[in-house]
Amino acid sequence: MSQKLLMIEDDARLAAMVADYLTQSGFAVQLAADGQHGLAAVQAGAPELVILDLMLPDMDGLEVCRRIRALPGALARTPVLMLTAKGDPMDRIIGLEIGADDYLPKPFEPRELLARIRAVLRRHVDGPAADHAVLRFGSLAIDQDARTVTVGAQVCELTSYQFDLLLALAERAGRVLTRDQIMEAVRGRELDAFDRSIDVHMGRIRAAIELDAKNPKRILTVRGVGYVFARQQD
Amino acid sequence: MSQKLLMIEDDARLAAMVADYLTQSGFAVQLAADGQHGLAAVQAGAPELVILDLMLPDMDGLEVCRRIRALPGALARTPVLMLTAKGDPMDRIIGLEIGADDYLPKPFEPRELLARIRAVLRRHVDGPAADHAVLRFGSLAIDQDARTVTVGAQVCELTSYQFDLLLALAERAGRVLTRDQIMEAVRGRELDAFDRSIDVHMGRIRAAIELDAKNPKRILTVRGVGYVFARQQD
DNA sequence: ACTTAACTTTACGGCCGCTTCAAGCCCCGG
DNA sequence: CCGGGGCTTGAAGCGGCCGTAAAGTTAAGT
Repeated sequence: MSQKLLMIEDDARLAAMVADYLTQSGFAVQLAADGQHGLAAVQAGAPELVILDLMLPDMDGLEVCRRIRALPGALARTPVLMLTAKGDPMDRIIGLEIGADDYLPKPFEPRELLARIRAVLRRHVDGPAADHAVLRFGSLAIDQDARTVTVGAQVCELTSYQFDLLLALAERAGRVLTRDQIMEAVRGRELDAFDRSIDVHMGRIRAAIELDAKNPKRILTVRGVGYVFARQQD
Repeated sequence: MSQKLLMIEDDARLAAMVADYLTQSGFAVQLAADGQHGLAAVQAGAPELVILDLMLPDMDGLEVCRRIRALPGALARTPVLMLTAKGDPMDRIIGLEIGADDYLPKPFEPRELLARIRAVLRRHVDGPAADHAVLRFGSLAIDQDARTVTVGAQVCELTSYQFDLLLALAERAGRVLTRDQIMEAVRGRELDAFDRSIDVHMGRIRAAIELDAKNPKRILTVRGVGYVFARQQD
């Protein structure tokens, strides 16, 4: 499972040395001598990470970085580690502006480059992989961390309270809950008789998450008892 | 895989607070109240890192550090993070000369201590690579090392505290955080009810990083709950 | 089919929470 | 000891959202 790296660097001697070192460290290294070939290689090879020299014969490293970010799909998020010239006090600022994930001033120790490559890769997999608690019911998804609800790609506009109500139902999907139970679950207190507020909220939630609010498929009414969140839907 | 830390600090109250914070951050923390017990604990426990107060009742922190470096075998290379008293410019030089891996002037934010502990540990395992760790969200970039934030090419003026608040949100992008959680993450202590200071700071941060502070796209308010840092932006 | 009970829908008033502004305070540097 | 920057606190303003009420609709029972 050696990971594929692409190094875009015009100094052939340096490139060879680094490539050799990284290969021995367990990476598969591909080389490109200028921006043109580099971009082509990114698209062709979909490397896990790009090591990009700021100074290139044909185009600026910043430009290459920008174009990588403009590539379609997941390629645009390819991590970029920029190699900058030495001694420029602007290095840090540059690092932020150019859209690189990290930057390393030349000259550098191969060992340090390796450490940073690993750090960037670690961040890259840890980031989106930080999965959160999502309840799914067909095309409906309830994200408990973001407190958002989506139907397909559509984000539903729900207030906090409405979200809590929906969550209370969805957590007990398939089970009929009385209004008192719902109120108890969400607010921890009782509901005085003939309080219609729950009903009103169900209407609002339906308007937000049901395709046809007149024929609800997700939040069902159980006359005389309460409401159920349908287990099967879509 | 929680890593073991040793804190040598005579101020029991401070030690308890910090230990609590670090424990919650996933470390196993051991305490020692003076140099004697500290050195003994290093030899007995072989901690991954030592947090060492410069001012100790029995012997100087520098002396403790020297003796750690004189221990046999791998113990001598135990990373040391020195806590120095307020604002003595000599502290840094002395601390680093004597063989500390990093130093932190009191008083400090728990968050900053945590960041430095991680940086030192990272350096220790990965070699001498300072990890720049740039968080990116569209055109917004947060450099954890330089502690600077940029939007496009524009550098945002943020105070240290504001930076920490933003970072706390950004690290958990897409997750709604209550004001208490935010305060806990940044300062390691609770927020008394009806404290509006977080709100005020959010306003300031928005003014700094949002294109239109009236219609925030990055720091979103979740009414009745707290704030979210938007995962997708630009 | 009529009656009645229960649910849905709409409209709106009022409250609560967020924002913003202003002033106070604390800490640090001169 | 004084000045300034920045965190905190308080108050005023505003908007969003909940709950109520009242009318409309559906379902069940006779």
